[in-house]
Amino acid sequence: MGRVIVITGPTASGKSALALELASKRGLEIISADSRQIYTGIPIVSALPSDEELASVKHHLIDMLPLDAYYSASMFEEEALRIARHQLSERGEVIVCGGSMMYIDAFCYGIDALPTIPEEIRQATYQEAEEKGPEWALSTLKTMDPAYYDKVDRSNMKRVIHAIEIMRAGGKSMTDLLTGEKKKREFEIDFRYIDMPRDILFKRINERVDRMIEAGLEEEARRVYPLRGLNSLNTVGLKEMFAYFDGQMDRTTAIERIKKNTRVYAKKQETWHSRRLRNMGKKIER
RNA sequence: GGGCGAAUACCAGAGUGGCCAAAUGGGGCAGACUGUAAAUCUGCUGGUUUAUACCUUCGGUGGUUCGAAUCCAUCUUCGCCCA
Repeated sequence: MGRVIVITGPTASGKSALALELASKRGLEIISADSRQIYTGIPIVSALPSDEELASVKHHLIDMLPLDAYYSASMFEEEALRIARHQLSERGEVIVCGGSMMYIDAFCYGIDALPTIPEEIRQATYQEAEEKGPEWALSTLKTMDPAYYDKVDRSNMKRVIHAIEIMRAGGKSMTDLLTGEKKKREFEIDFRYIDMPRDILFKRINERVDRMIEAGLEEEARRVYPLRGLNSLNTVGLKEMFAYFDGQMDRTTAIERIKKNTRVYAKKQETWHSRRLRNMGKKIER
């Protein structure tokens, strides 16, 4: 039993501030649902809470993984759930706060179990796809798992290849593994999405990017630049800086691009949420 | 005052007689998404409720032509060069 307060919304909408306020008022802890804050070494770009904030309220799943660590929505589900349950038994309430929509959904509704792909299979599959091209990947998937072949976005190679990897790793197909079932949690979920007019949100984004620059985003990016191939660094705010370091754009342009890409990211979060609402609406109608 | 060049959709920029509502990129908008998700992918972007359809567009005006963003004349603006 107990209640989980889920706070989410587009980037720069003020989720963390709200969570922090609520947490300190009620003496709760915060589980972060953020695919970038979970890593160490990129506090500025990921808008990690300040030291004072971290000292005043206990945060979980934050600043804890090396940049080259593999992490996923399902790992998040498992860990966040474990912490949440512990918190619920201790205090009866806990806050989950973050903008990684897939993590939020994994926490609230669960995600089907898929085998974790061994690194050898991953690399071999990507290499094979690289050499033989998308036609190979598509026809391979078509013979392995025709139902999923029909269903996937076939121009999204990452997904096509993943389905092949899954097959190779565990022998079962995506079609077998994906149930689409939504798990029912034993606790109450108080879902709060921070909605905000586009123009206000965009203004906040621009201001926040300026603050990141002042806080030393460039230096942070320089520090991790040698590792730039890592997924954890394929992040708005860093990739543009890397492009600047590589001479592909000047500093001012890079900063503008960060603002623009952050706006695009916020829009994607909004789209995700409106789809979520639509799905919820459908369920209610039934 | 003279010479040359340029004017294209939100921006940049292709197109130099029909296949042009007009390449491409940027920007904008919308969307997909059950596994590195701040990732990855898709669609739209002159108007007309649908469109293999029609209408209005390529600085202005007037021509040539069956047909013009494309050719001619002229005007305007901008850039460069000579005075």
